[in-house]
Amino acid sequence: MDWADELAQRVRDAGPQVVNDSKTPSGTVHVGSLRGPVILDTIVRALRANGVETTLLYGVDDLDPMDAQALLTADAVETEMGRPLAHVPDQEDDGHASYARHHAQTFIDTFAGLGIHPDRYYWMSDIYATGDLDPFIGTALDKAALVREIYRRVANVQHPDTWHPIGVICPTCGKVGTTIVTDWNGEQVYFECRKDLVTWARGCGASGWISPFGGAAKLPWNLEWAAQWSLFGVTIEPNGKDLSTAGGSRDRSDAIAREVFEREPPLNVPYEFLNIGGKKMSTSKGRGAAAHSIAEVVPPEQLRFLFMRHRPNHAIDFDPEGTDQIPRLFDEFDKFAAATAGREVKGELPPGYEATFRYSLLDPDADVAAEAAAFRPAFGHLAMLIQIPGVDIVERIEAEKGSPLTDRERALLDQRAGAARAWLETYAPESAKLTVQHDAVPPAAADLDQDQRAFLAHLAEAVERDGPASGDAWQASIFAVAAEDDVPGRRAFEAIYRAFLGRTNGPRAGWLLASLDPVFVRERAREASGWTDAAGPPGPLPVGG
RNA sequence: GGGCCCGUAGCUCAAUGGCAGAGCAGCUGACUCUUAAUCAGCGGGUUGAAGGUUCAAGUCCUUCCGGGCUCACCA
Repeated sequence: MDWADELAQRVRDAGPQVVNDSKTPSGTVHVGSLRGPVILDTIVRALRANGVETTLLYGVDDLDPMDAQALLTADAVETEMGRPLAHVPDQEDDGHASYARHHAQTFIDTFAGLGIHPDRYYWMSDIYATGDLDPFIGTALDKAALVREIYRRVANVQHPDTWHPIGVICPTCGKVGTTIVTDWNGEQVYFECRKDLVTWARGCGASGWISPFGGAAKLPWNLEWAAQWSLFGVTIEPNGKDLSTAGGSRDRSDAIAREVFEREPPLNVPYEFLNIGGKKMSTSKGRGAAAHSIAEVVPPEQLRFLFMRHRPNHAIDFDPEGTDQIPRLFDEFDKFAAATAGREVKGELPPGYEATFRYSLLDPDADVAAEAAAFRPAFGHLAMLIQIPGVDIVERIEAEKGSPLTDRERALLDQRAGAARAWLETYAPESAKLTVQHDAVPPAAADLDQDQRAFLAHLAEAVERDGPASGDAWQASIFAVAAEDDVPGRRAFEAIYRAFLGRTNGPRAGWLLASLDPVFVRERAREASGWTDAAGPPGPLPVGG
């Protein structure tokens, strides 16, 4: 994870930095779209860690037109489509002043949950209203011909010769997506609210001269962006590759910044996206469910870790469905933590692992050493433990740690156990799930060797004789019978797993058996052994299911 | 069509231009109490292909092949 620190080194002597990003509050936030904010936050933390005075700004583009019909109630479509999001009523009755406020709150909360805390959120509806953007609006209109030329040259977009770079909010119907400005006299613009300018919204037909200042009109996106850079003195602004492509939005805004507003644009940090199983994350293509529920299975620190451990321009392919990628993600995280705490770890560590761990932490001011040293149970192990009935997880984990858990460790355990439960319900492969085969002897029991069958038969006897009740007692019985039969412990346990779970390995067997009905255990052990009576030779093994 | 990313062990990925590596999986072995743990060991490669630069190329340049994303209306 040298990338953020390298970036910080590069701008170290360039004075205070202003890092900016913005988002249109138009709908829900999916996991893939969180890479940008995490990168943004990581850059800010790296800058500050390198002694660079840094401000993080986050813009809410709430004057953008409403264009998502699906998120409106049926009777609101006609009146609301094309109006600024800030003017659209909240479609849910939960106390927000507008549609924009509602959805902005969603992503502000999401960011906070990821430990991302901008110094300031600014709302474009407020910024326009103050008149701060008026000088930029004036300049853009004065240089309309140049703006048209830039669009043509940089992006091959051909606007009519009368086109002016401003979107009036129609004084009659309140829509901004339906208006076009065709003239400018230095004080007012001539606008038309056209019925058919765009297919997704219908204008009212109004037209006339109007002042574009003080919040009455909005700059088109590329100009608004460049104006923000000048207004706030932005020096760094990362973009997803959808904007960073050649001739794309960023190129246009860069050119407008230089040529229209005459300021060098901020440093760009283009970043790739998060793909799910090699494919784009998309609700419409059936991958949305996967994308959405990832956040429930991957806690914030692991999600930050997932996004930042690769360079921003490296596409991340995450394929949690039926794989062990989520357990691995936890394992990697734990390895970075262990190494940061100075413990020996297996395998290699990438350069900058300590910074990766530090920047993954939710709290930017966390005690890194304490966090690194905190005891974290292995995810896979935990996923198994929570499937065994009657196991006191905290007790078990404390036994493994060798001392009581701290409050923090207890919280980490609870979070991780919750994630493990969610994982088992959603993505976990069958091989991670433990199911006691109550109905019939599993097919895997057919491969039991004679010594294992004898062991099971003798275990059944021991059950009848001793009636072990606790996990410890069961464990003792297992070892006692195995020793008596001269069966290696490993083979004895395998026999139990095959007979009860239909697999060759499993959780601590004593605890597993203790959670089951003793009669069932006895009968199943005897059945799987193939011994028709305790002393007799093995017969054919009735394998079912 | 333009742009970006990727292609290295079965899988996921590392390697300031300097002896191709790790994790996981696999295999072998150890273990009378964490048995999906722990420990020891083993195998595994024409680094997508072809050229070029270099004392030296997985790495830099050129051209291909393959996969993926993205843009070309708006934001």
